[in-house]
Amino acid sequence: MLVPLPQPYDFALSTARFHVYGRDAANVWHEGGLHRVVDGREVRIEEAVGGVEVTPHDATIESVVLTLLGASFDLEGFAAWAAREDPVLARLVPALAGFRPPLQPDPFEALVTSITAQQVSLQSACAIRSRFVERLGVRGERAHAFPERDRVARASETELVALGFSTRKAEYVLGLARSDLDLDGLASLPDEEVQERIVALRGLGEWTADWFLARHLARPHAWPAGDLGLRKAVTAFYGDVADARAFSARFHPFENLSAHYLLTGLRVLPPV
DNA sequence: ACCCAGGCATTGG
DNA sequence: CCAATGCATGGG
Repeated sequence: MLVPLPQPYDFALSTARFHVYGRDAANVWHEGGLHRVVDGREVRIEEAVGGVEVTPHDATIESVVLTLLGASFDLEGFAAWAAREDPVLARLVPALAGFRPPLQPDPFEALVTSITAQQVSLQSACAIRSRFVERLGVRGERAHAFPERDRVARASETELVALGFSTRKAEYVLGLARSDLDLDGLASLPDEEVQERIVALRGLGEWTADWFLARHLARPHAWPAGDLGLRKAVTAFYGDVADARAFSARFHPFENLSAHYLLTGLRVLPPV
C-alpha cells in the first residue's frame, strides 16, 4: 500500500545511510527496498510515485514508517529559510532536493546505536552493531528486529565483548538496558531535560544526547556540536570555526535540518 | 606495524 | 575548570 510523503522525496538519497557504512542486520537493503522489523513484523519499504510502497501495511506500520522516514520535518519552511538566510544551504538544499533525514523510531535503539558509534568509525560501529542485532534480535525473513531492552538487560558483559564491544561499552549498554529511566517518557520533556536525564547515565554524554534529540525526537534545534563528521562538514563549507556550539545560532530555527544537510552535502556534494 | 575513526569516564593538575 | 590517557574494532 502507498504511504504518501511530502513531495519531492528522494528515497535513495534519504535512505543511503542504511547501507553505505556496511551491512546492517536491522535495516537490510534488498533489491532496491529497505527491510526492517516494525512492531514484530518484517516490512519492506520501496520507492513509489508520491511516497513509498509498504508491505505489509496497517495503521501502526504506517505510523512507524512515517516516523522512520522523517515525514514530520518541515522541508518547505527550511528551504525558504535557507534561500533567504544562508548562502551555503541556499546551494545545498536545492541540490539535495527531496532529502529527508531518516529517524530512529525507537529510543532504546537510538541510544544503543549511539554507544556503538562512540569514538570509532561508522563502519566499525555498523559491523559490531550488526553482530549484536543478529545475536540478540528476533529474526525476520531478511532483517532482524533490533534487540528489545529487556532481552539486552538479561545479556552478559562477556557476551557483548565477544561481539566486539569494548568492556566499557558493554557496561554502558547493559547499564542503560537495566536502568529505571523511562525512555518513552523522554518524548514529553523539553530538550534540556532530555539532555540532563540522558547524560545522567554512565556512558551517555552530550554527543549521545544531542543525536537522540536530533535523530529520535526530531527536535528542530538539536545540534550535535561535538560530532566529528559535523565539525568536518562545517569546516569544509564555512572554514574554521572557533566555537562549534555557538555557530549553531546561525542556523536557528533549523539547526537539526541544517546539520543533516551539511553532513549529507559533504558526502555527496563537496564544497565549491 | 602503525594511524585514524560521527566519545566517554577517569585521573591528575 | 582543562589536559592526558585507555578503550577495541575495521580499514587504509
